[in-house]
Amino acid sequence: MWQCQGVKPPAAPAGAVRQGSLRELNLALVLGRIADARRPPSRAALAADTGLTRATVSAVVEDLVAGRLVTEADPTPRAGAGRPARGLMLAGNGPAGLGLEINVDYLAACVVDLAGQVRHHTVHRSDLRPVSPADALGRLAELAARARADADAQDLTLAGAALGVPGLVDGSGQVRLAPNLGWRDVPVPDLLAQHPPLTETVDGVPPLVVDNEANLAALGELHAGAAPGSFLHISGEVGIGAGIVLNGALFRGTRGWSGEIGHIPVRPDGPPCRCGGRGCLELYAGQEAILSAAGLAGADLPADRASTRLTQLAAAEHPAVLHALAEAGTAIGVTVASVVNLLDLDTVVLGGGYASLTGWLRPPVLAEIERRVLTAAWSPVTVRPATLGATAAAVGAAGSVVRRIIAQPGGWLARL
Amino acid sequence: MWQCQGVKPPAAPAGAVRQGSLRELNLALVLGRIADARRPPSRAALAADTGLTRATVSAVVEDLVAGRLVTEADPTPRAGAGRPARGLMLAGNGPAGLGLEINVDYLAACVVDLAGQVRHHTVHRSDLRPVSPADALGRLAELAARARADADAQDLTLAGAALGVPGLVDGSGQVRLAPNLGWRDVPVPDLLAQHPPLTETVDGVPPLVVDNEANLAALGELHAGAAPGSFLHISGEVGIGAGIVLNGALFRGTRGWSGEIGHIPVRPDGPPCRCGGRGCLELYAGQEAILSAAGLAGADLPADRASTRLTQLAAAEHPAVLHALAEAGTAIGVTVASVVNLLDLDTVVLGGGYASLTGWLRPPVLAEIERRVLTAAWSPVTVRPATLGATAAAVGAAGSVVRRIIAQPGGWLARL
DNA sequence: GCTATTTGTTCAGTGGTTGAATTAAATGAC
DNA sequence: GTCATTTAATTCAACCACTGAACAAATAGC
Repeated sequence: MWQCQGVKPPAAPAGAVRQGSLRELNLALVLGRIADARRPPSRAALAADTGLTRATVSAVVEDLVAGRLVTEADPTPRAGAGRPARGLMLAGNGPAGLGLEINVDYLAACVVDLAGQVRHHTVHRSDLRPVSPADALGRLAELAARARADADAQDLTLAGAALGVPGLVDGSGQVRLAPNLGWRDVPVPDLLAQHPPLTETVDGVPPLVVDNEANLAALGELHAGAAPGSFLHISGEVGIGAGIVLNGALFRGTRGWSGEIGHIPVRPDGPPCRCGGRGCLELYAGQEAILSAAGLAGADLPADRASTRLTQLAAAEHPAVLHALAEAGTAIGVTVASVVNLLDLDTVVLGGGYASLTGWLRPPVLAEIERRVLTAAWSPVTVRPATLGATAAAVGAAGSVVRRIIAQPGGWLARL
Repeated sequence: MWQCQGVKPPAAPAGAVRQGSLRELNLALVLGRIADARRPPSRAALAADTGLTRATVSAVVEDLVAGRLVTEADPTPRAGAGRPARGLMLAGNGPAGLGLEINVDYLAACVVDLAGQVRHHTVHRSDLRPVSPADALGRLAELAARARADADAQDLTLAGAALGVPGLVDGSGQVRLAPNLGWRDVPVPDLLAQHPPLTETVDGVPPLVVDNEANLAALGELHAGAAPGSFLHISGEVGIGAGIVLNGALFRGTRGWSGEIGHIPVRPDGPPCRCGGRGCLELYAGQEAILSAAGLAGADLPADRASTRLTQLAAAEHPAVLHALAEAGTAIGVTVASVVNLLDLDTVVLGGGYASLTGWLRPPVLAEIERRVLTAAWSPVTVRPATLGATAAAVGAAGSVVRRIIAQPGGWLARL
């Protein structure tokens, strides 16, 4: 049976620091440096970088190599005198992560290895709104099985999986509300229980983690792009969600429901929203709102085609579309200004359907930021498109699995 | 010379984990448990709590006692069989923190000991707007000297100081902008350089840290009140600031300028604000705005008297005041709804001048939250007044010094 | 007074890091 | 071609801090 869990506890580093913890912490430290380095570092470089002794680094690396997390690069053609360094890099054939995504009109599965390479990627397009949750998850399990077979064929060991859904997920992996999918209180763990298990738990984390797709997309951007330690990632899908990355970690909020940016009030006295509020951002910059303002309301485009169509029309300078995007950008800008005033972030990433529209959305967003952010003069804010494609959540989900192994290699190594 | 620093680097735990780090981490772990415990725990209880061995706990506690951070409580009159436990508590005569505050119409200094007790507190009232920064800091230095003498007399060792100012502080301790004080680019470190030094650095942190008053007030609330790990603290002074505490730590933002909640747009098309934006929160819930709406605009009250007067009038059910507070509460509620949608916080603390007005502000704030927060149904938000008084920033500043020693006792112990 | 019970300390043992010495492997000068 | 130089990586005794178990201390109950 699959075991599931939505939000892993923050896991404060303040547990008991036992004797073995020392090695565990240094494993994580060295592995992290190897992962973040631009080119394969030598043991000596790692020692100088971390402050550890060369002897300790050697011992730690030996463990990592034995655990198939790190491999030595080819004999390096380095210049200068002295014994040539043997570069260390993340292993391409060790553990890998399985990323899954359910969205309004597609299912996706992908496999990402330790080095962050996407080794498998499948997208299955179909409108899932009329499909029951159980059937939808059944189809997803088929994609997962195919991905797993492909991973096995490539000598990869799946170490866990993460599933992104466009809605609110509680601590037990249950989907409390996914408005655009029409789901409410769907027990994803139970529904997946009948399908074969993915793998055993690693380091106490269950094999499948369910999370909000905006969170996972932000995580994907964190370690795919050259994103800094703190940024806001806005996913413009049918709804609008956001993932908040602070100091290199996703901030999930008290109950895991952070980032509901779509229902931040832009005009408190504006038209009513189905959420019960008034003048929410989604009413001005959601997909329906933009299509409607552009005069494309009845076109009945699939959700993922809508942004493509808008991009084409905007590139052709379609007046109504340009106007609609300017309006949407202004609304996004007002919201982003609030966020930047509150959190002092220096980077905003436009993802999902917004990514390809960045050229038209950025000017009004920046204009609102400059007008409304007190510190804008000293602290310029960068607005840029997401580097991952449409299925960023799936890639981010898979990445979150391998990222956890890199951050806590102890669990994976103990499994051997 | 005083050395200053505005924002301490996040200090990611991911440094080199050397051999001695182990002891350092366990010192912090044990000391933290002693600080958080309701009643003085025994060594055995600490061992059971932390997972360390009794032997290790004994050794760690020996270091802490030798460093005057912990003392043994009186022979405990405990019930039940067995050797009676010797309770451990934070030392009252060890290191202490000096907290300073400059605000629009007062200066404050206080001394807080390890246990969080306020051992000295002085407030000097006078309008500082017409006073030059150099003179203001000179007066503050006098207060600090008096506080220091009092600390010496009580056998306390000042281990550092923090200064709260109502404005933006950069990484070097310079005040970039304090609009309500009329300061701009004031080099606080240089201006204090002529005054005698406070004490030597502890653990690499300079003896004086300059920070935003809203940040320090939030920190004070964090370890004074029964506040949970994550909350938003709103300081209603002449301006409106906020401190954001996430998972038990203050979140400062990329450049240390988080929490500028006063200029979050409430009505994007509203009246112009002097910040350059339109419809900022301060225009609806700032002190001037409330007084003006209440018909008290010309009363020319000192800033700290204004909230007292408003509270009296509200208690007397003065119609215009009640209306003004309802309007302000609604504006605050709209803003808080944005914050909760974004960060999923479950607690909002009303501080500064808002604290005594909580009774009238809370209903409209809660109403807006319930209307506009998507997850409000499953995730109730608590709105409560701050427990610290008007000079919360000074107390919070002093508390931040001792709190750092508790979190990182290694530096203090190494100093001996 | 004796036993049960819980607290706190002592001490040999061990895991993991340290620092210096040693070996390994390549460059470059003569 | 040989050898000094240089940098990389390993080996090894020493050491630091935690572990686990045995032991001493202090009290309640019988």
